[in-house]
Amino acid sequence: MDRRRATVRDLRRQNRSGLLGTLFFHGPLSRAELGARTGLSAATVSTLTAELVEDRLVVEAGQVDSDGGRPRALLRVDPGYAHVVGVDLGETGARVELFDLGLRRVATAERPMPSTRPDPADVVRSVVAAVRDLLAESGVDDLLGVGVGVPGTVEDGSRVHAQTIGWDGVPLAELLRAGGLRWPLHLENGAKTLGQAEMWFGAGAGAEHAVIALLGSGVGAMVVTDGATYRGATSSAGEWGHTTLVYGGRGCRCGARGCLEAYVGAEGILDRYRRARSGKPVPRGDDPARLAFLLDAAERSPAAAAVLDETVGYLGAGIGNLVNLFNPERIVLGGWAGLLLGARLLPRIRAATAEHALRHAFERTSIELCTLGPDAVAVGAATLPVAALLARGADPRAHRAAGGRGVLGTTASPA
Amino acid sequence: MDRRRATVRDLRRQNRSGLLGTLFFHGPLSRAELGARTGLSAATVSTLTAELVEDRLVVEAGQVDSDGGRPRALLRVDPGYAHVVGVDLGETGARVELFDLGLRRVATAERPMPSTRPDPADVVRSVVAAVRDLLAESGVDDLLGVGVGVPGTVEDGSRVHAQTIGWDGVPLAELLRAGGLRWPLHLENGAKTLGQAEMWFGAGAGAEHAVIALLGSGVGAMVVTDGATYRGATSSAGEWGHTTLVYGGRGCRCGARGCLEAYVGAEGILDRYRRARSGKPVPRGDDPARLAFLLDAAERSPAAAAVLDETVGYLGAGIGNLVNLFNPERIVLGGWAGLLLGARLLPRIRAATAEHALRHAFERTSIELCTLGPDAVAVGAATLPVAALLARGADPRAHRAAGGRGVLGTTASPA
DNA sequence: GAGCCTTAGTTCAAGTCGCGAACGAAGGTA
DNA sequence: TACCTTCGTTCGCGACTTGAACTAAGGCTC
Repeated sequence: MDRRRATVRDLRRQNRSGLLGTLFFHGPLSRAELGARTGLSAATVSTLTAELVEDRLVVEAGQVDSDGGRPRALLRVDPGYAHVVGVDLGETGARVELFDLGLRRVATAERPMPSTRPDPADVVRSVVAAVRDLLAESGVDDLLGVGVGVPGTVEDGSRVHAQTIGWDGVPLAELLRAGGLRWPLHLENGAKTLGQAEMWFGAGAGAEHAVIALLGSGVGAMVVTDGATYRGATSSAGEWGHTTLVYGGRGCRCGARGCLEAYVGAEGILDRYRRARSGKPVPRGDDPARLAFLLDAAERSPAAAAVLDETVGYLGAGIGNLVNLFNPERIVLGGWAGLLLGARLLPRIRAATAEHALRHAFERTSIELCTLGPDAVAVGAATLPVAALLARGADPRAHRAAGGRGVLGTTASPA
Repeated sequence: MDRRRATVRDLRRQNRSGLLGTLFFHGPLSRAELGARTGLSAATVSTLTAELVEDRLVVEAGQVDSDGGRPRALLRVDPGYAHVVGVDLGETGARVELFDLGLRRVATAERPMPSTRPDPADVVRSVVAAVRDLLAESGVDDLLGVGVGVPGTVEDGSRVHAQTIGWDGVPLAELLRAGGLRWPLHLENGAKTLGQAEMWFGAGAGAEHAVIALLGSGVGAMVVTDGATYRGATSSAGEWGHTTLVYGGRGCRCGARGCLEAYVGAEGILDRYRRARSGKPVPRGDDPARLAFLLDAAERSPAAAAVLDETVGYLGAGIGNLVNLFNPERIVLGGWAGLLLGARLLPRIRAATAEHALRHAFERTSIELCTLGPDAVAVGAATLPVAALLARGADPRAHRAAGGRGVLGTTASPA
């Protein structure tokens, strides 16, 4: 099979999709503004919007005076048209959230993981029950779809490989469906859904080429090219954390040596700090608390300052690699560790990147921090069913055709 | 501007483009086979091919018996429909080649560079004269377009930055046009055009996600995602050679430390060999000869073997980074140094890559050698006007609309 | 306040397009 | 010679976008 054929109806769907998308991301807009933005003629905008209004996807939203002519009638996507659920399946617990179509949070539920290596069946039961609770509590009885961010990679949109919780090839989509989730399911790596959220509503908004670089215990990246998430041949692209940065260097939990993650992942940073203190443990609490301690200590402790200096250098080189390879217009640093570091060190990280990236590309790249915080995995997951709706132009006939399989690889950013 | 609108005529062009593309890459084919491959109905294939035949782009190419039915009439793109010129603007000389539409070489001319830091005006004069000579000698009087591979980066499809020959922002496209090249011009980095040639006719053929990794004096990569060349925000993506592999390591000509190029670029390898021989110069000739000497010496000299061992390790780590970040289905190793190394060391390079890449992605990636040799830059450059023709579906009306500007970012591989 | 201007949005005829069905073409086979 | 199989073409149909004409709804001027 070479190419998709294009029929005259695909045209309609494509234009409907474009219209709906601009309305979603830039609305409210008048019909005239819609025409200007999409390039469609006034006639087409008129018939298409009439159709969307009849389908209850779009509603009128007030009027705006024009300079001495007929006032503009504003249109916007009706947030109440449908609801979506986003699930953040993390290593310590599941967060299940209900959103309206505008991705405003309606209700939230949290469920702890039954163990550190949980039985998929238990997790599925817990998540399905949480979804039911949310729907009952909010009086919502139908969903557009359910997006799930998982702590690992997703194969064929269905099977989950997540080393840290001991899942290897768990057919999560089927299990959730069998458990009673009868709506379209969209599975995706949690870091990628977090990145998706940043692309839609955070620091990545408007960028066509961006890399969301996430630092937590692990290190990963989500690459957006031409406005679409870059997945590679088997959806495992963006494993930035396990690129070699220090050939022959520190051992990494992946088995290799010198991975970026071993240096700028939270555990790597704290371990280097521990060694700098000659083995004395880093005091107090969990990893985030310890990293914060390190950042504070740097003001008075040369050892701590040196560890941070090194970290900035490593991170600059790692980000420089992203700049050189992907030539993005924007790099967005996030993850809980990334945000802690970035809050204090961003200017120095930028300077370190400049030392390692090629001048031309670096000068055209901005480096910023995530704006949504680490809890955005669930929103990001919830964007997936919405993205699918926008991509198919909310054509009711295309709904069944998609058959519950997610439409991936589309609309990573409001273009 | 959000999206391009789609009119009913774009439909036609799109389908025409698809048909022409499958015919170009997979022809000759019968109309029935075309329908099966493109998904178009027999009726549409019939009218579209009739149009293409009338436009003289497509010709009949014999018949094939079918099992007791009407024989298939085969169609193929007419190689004589148009000609294209590919220019390989290298550091030591320019190679100008004339091709037919099937990219069979018709004539060749070579011109040495006037100096190591040539005046753009001289180069332009020389290239334009060579093009005229080729046309006169072959009796060709019109061209579909001219593709130029340059030893540097291209900004906005027009300005060339090439450090090694001292060009910084040379408006090459305008100069060539002013010099008398009145056909559509397509400028592109030479490594990328070489990669393009491999994607169309070499080891990359058929791959949707691939990385062409090129080792010469310098080191670069061309990334193909979803069948299209990945350029990034400002067309400088793929600078693999200047990613940091050995943090704080050897100095690189780019000014940074520890770049991959400083270790696996030919100069880097030879310099390491020289040091291993305690400063004794590596004997005989130019760099390719020296590298070949090193490869031979490895069979008896432990010092040479050690240098190669290290090289394999560094290269494995570098390729592993490509695997982890891009998750390609295929990595194609080329460039003169890459081919020399690969010819003897490919199995070991694969093994070294396995040590650094994540298992999942590595197992789904094949690592192969370029099959076209280092002279394919000119063919690759010549693919650019052809790709533009295929992309616009050879619609005569779209010809003027493109206005001589190349249609880039399309059709990197026969999908 | 009547008439006119400006801007927003709708309706309609016209021109395209792809597709399914019917049909013609071209060979083999009984 | 009649029939079958496969390939390719023709034609009517429904669907699509668009420009132009037209209606809607306000401000402005005299």
